[in-house]
Amino acid sequence: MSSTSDTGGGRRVGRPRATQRPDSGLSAREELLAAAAELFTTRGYAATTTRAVAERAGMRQATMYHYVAGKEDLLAALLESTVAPSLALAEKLLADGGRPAEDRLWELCRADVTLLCGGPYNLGALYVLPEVRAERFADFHRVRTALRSAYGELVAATGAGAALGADEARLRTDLVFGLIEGVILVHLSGPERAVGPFAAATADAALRIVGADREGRGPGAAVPGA
Amino acid sequence: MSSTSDTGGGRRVGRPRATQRPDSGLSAREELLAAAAELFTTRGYAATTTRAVAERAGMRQATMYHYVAGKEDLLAALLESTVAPSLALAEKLLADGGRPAEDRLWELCRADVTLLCGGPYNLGALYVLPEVRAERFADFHRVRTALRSAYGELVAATGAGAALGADEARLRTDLVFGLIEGVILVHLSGPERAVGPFAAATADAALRIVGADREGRGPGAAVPGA
DNA sequence: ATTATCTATAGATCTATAGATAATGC
DNA sequence: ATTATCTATAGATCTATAGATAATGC
Repeated sequence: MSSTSDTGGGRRVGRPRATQRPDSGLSAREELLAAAAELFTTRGYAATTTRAVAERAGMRQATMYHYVAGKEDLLAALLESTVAPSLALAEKLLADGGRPAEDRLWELCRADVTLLCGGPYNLGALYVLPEVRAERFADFHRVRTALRSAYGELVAATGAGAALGADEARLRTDLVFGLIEGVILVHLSGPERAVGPFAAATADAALRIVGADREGRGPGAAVPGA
Repeated sequence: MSSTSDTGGGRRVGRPRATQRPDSGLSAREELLAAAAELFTTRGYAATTTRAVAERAGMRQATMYHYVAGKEDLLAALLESTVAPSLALAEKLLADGGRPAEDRLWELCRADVTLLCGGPYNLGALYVLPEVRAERFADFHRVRTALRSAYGELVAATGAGAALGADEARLRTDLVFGLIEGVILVHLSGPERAVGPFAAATADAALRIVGADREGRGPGAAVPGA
């Protein structure tokens, strides 16, 4: 066990912190990430100072540099943590040729919406940050592009998708992808909605965009509430 | 004519600018807004300095304060310029009871996508800025909320919408609204696409989300390219 | 006289580093 | 000895204001 990452039972090595707090169970780096997630999404990335992040994580500003290289480091880690699980699921679903593409697409959509809206902060809003276009975040963009391709393959494997023609299929894939990430904005203005039914409804809507019919397929009702 | 806003034919009052440029035809305030639009969307709001905006508009940093109260002023003006024309159109369409709701909803969707993606900058991306939640931007939020209500009324007036039940209709309205604003993100990652067909395709997709069928109705083909 | 602009700058940050300090570990 | 943290701060901003300046207008 590395002493840096574990949260340690009793006494800890090193000078004690200036302001003690009850043990959160998170490592110092995790606390920094949680603090950054909250501050970046509520106050904005550029508007958040290293001091604000460190202080919220319970340490002094300079101490932060013991764990991360700087603000960009935190942002990159947060972005990848959002998109990586989606891609993992997408690849699992792509490999599972046994199930109808409609069902797999539906499941991917629902999982992504759950991920984007389910957490305590609206991390998806970070996607739009202009600073994210920088070369520094190329890794994140690669993963996101791969995720979009997975959507494209599932759409094409769909009955309706196969009938569409390449251009139209690409267009509908983009629209589905746009819908899924658009829930970020919906979620921004009404975060009180229950995530479960909302995610299912969004997945239904995605299939309607593709033109695929999935009456009663897969988990959950096709149109909950109707 | 106010001397501040017109671009003036010949000689202009006041000390000449340090660096002269060919007359753009825009007033000083408009040049500041254009500069802000570009810089806010490409580098980020908080990351853009007043100096950068002013310099890009062809004046020195301090001169900017002659025209605007500060950065927030610029952001508020940009946000309202994006959403105000949408609301104006929405109200016109709501009043026009003669046309089928499906057609009117389609037109509103297409117009909004055109507005969001048609300009030289991706102003829609500014919606997501955390700093926009501040009280300072309440006006913008009021207009945006009114726009969403207009979407809701059109959805409900639709044949499919009327059959849905209040909760489900509200949900689908939110999904449509999410799709429209989601194109901001789609546009971010592929700004090269032609806006016209894309806007029409998005409007088609919106009707599919609602459950409304509009084969061959209204302007343009229902499924361009198919 | 009026106007639009300029230069200069005070005051308030913010980041990242240097070096000191207070724990545990051996 | 090693580690995690602290305090202090140099250097680099950035915003908003004060006051000077160079045009036109009358």
